[in-house]
Amino acid sequence: MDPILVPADRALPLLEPERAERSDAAHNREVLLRAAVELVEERGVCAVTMDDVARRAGVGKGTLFRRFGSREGLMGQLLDHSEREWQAAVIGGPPPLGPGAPPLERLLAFGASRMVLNLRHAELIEAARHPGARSLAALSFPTMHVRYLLGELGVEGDLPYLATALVAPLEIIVLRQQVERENVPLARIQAGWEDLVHRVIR
Amino acid sequence: MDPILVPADRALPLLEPERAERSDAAHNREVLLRAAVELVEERGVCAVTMDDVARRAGVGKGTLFRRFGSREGLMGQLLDHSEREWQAAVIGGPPPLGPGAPPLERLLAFGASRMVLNLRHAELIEAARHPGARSLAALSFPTMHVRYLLGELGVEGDLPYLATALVAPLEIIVLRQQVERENVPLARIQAGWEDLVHRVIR
DNA sequence: GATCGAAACGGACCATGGTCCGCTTTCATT
DNA sequence: AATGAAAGCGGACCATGGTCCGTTTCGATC
Repeated sequence: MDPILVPADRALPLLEPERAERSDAAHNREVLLRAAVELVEERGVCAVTMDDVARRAGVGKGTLFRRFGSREGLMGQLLDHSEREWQAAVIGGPPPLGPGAPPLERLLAFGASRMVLNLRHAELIEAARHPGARSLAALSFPTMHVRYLLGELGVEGDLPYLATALVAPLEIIVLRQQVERENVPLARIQAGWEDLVHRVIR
Repeated sequence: MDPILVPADRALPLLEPERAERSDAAHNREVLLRAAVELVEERGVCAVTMDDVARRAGVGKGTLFRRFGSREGLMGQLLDHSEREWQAAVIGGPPPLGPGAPPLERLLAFGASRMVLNLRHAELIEAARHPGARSLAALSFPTMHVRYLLGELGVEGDLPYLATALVAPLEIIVLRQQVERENVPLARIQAGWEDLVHRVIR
């Protein structure tokens, strides 16, 4: 707090108050996001180019890249919206996904829900696969949540690892292999995951 | 065999004897692969462009793409070499990875080995991630093998699913998150996986 | 409201993955 | 050896992600 103890030019960048966005920048971000959402809905992720988005939004390409860094960054932002909604449902929504149900029920609801979510956003998730991005929001949260529920269940062992191991089979890359290549019906995947949970928690 | 019973134009494409490669084509494939291996060793996967490979090999870019289809296809071929070696070690190498050791030991050796292999080839694997490719060689074989070992162990349940679930935490995408983002030491990941195995097989 | 530095803009430009198509090579047949 | 057609070749060309930098806009300060 004290400017003498923590002068602005010495503070860690991550801890700085992050100067507010300029109004034109904020406006363009909105316009660009809206354009991207529309285009993705119209033609699907794969058929949308960055030039398309910039043109539809009526801004220069440079602006688009300045705001989102890369195509992956943009897609990551699109994901983030539904991801946040889902997280909110997990943290504070109605049971059994949200709090109120016993931990095991919550855990099973979590798996089923995450599975469906990942399959629904498969294209977007793969388009957003960025080296370094979306790790906080997307890969970490599910693991943290499972870790928490395992704790509630009184499971013993390396909970962070067990959580990772339970979340791993829900990753799209694994789900796609099962659904598209091996034609495993969703119900069986779901049943398999529930069985896995029971074995892991003993 | 009999041309009257199986005339060439009626046989299923996949079952045809696959006319041998022309000599110039075979030569170029070799030259291209060698060039690719060299360049990847020299500078790493990310710093090698398709033009680089074609130039080093002394052939046109069109030829390169004709042979391997895409960058991902080329990288997939590079992977395939070490992948085959590893598969051979699993199928027929010395125990405990190969046959001869009791199933549980083999399974644990499999996990440790696969983990290290995936981490070593992380860059290549991600560069080869092709929609549809490498599914037979890379994602299927480990799962099949684990499924077989689970059978040997007398595990009950949906073995294909359990195998998938055990292989999933060994995928690079998961390993990278743990190693690079969360700084989990390899030994702990290995111990975690072993514990997971014990829980799954009961 | 005039001033001014920082932030943002935009589109020309670059790099690289991938395609196309006219020319060349191979090789089975004669 | 000559021949012909299928396979292969190569590099110009295209599409798209990403960068650069001169110009414009914002908004804090006076």
